[in-house]
Amino acid sequence: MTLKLWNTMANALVELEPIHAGEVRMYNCGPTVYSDPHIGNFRSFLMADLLRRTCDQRGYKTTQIMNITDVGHLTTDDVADATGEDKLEKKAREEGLDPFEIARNYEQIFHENADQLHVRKAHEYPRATDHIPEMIEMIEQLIENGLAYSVEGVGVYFRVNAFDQYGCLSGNTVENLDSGSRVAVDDRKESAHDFALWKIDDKHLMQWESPWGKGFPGWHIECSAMSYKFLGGTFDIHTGGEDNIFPHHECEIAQSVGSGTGDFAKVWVHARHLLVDGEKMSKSKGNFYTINDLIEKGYRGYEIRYSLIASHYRQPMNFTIGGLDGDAKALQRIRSLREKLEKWSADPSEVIEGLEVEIETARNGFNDAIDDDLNISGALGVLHETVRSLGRQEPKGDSARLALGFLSHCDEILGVIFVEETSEEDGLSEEQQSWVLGREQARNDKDWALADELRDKLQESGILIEDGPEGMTWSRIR
RNA sequence: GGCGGCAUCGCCAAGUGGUAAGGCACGGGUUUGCAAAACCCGCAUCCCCGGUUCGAAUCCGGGUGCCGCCUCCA
Repeated sequence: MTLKLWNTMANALVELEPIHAGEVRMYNCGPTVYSDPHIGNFRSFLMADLLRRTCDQRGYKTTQIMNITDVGHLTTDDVADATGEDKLEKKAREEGLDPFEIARNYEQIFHENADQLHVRKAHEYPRATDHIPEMIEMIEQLIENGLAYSVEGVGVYFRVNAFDQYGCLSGNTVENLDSGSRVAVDDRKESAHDFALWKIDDKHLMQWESPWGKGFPGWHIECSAMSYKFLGGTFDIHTGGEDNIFPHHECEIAQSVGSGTGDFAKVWVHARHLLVDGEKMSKSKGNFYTINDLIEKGYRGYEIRYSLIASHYRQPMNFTIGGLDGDAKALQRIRSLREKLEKWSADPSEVIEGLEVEIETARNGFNDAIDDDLNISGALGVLHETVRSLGRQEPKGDSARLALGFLSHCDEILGVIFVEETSEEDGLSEEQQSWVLGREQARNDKDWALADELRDKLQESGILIEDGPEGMTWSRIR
């Protein structure tokens, strides 16, 4: 039983063989904190979380680092167009706030959303702006190694033609890039493909001193500098969204390997982008969802989580609200069984023949699916089959505890069954409470007409009433 | 122009040579004061055309269609 992952670098499924036995060190490209994180962002972060949880469960000592990009990326080609404006800066101008304040604000929202989706905390969340000296140091080393050069008053560039491995991750070669290039050539650079390590621009709001003049770091250097600081020059896994493959990760490799710190990441795992309603998510199409949008619509964090992890991270998932509703329903069946099992576990034990074997088989099936490049869909298939079977068998006492153990094992990875909503559930209004009490009385009196009327009233007010063998329960309708 | 990926039931989605998991939806039941939930039953031969093989959704060749990346983007 070994975890296999699709390594973008090898373009093949590879077994995870940690550099240090029993220990996995992982770097995740994290959020850029200048807007509310959307479901696409979190699909990628959740993939990293699944990886983290899987490593934890397999007994590895896992070190997970996720960066916070609080230096904005340029919105337009920074080389061809010197008026290129930083995203944080743009936001700052629009919102009339200090860019650092904005970054901190969105960083906070990112953490809140991550908590709501029950994402396990990374061990560190280093901020780019806290590591300017480390970046400068690495740039100096690159210059010393002949892989970077400074242009007076403009900045420092990486000399792509001097780095043979450039293109090893994306498959892009410099020649191929030339053919379809959209890059405007800047003659201050030696080659059109050279990318910035340090930029000098007076108009930029975030500025730091450097040997090459006051300026700010290039887009890619933060990950090279921070991964080195926290994980060393060679580590096990690097993750990100598929769009990061080129240029971001390609450039990181050039910087890190080029600076001589080590071999950099062994396994590269990239999450495919998701579509919404079959189309690329965009604000203008009205199919753009932030996590907060969905929370406001009344979806629970664990429902959103389930829906975003239910399809394979390397498949172009198509997110729809209808799909989320269906997923929420499927998840609810699992959670209902959990509640029943907890109740049944207090009953006297009764032996169910074959249950132990069934659970063991299911557990192996679940593990095998996860091992197979985090095949959550396959794992969920096993889980759902078992849930139906357990619902039929209604195990009590020890048998119930055995079943709960299985659910709990699955949930170490899934994080959707035993977790509770982090936000407070609002109680019923006084009027609603009176209807509930009135309905209970009516049911006792067998006044079905009144009972049904009150149930309808509650439903209209957004409360769903369900009668069970042990009384009624209510839940909020979204 | 270059690089990469995908095509399985109405929708979502497993499956990587041995006779199509699972979920949602849908239809029929059990149960329930009614309903809901739960459980039971039913519900596809895998884009097209060739080939390899005793045997292919799975391998090979050729089509067709779709998508991502190629310096904003998870």
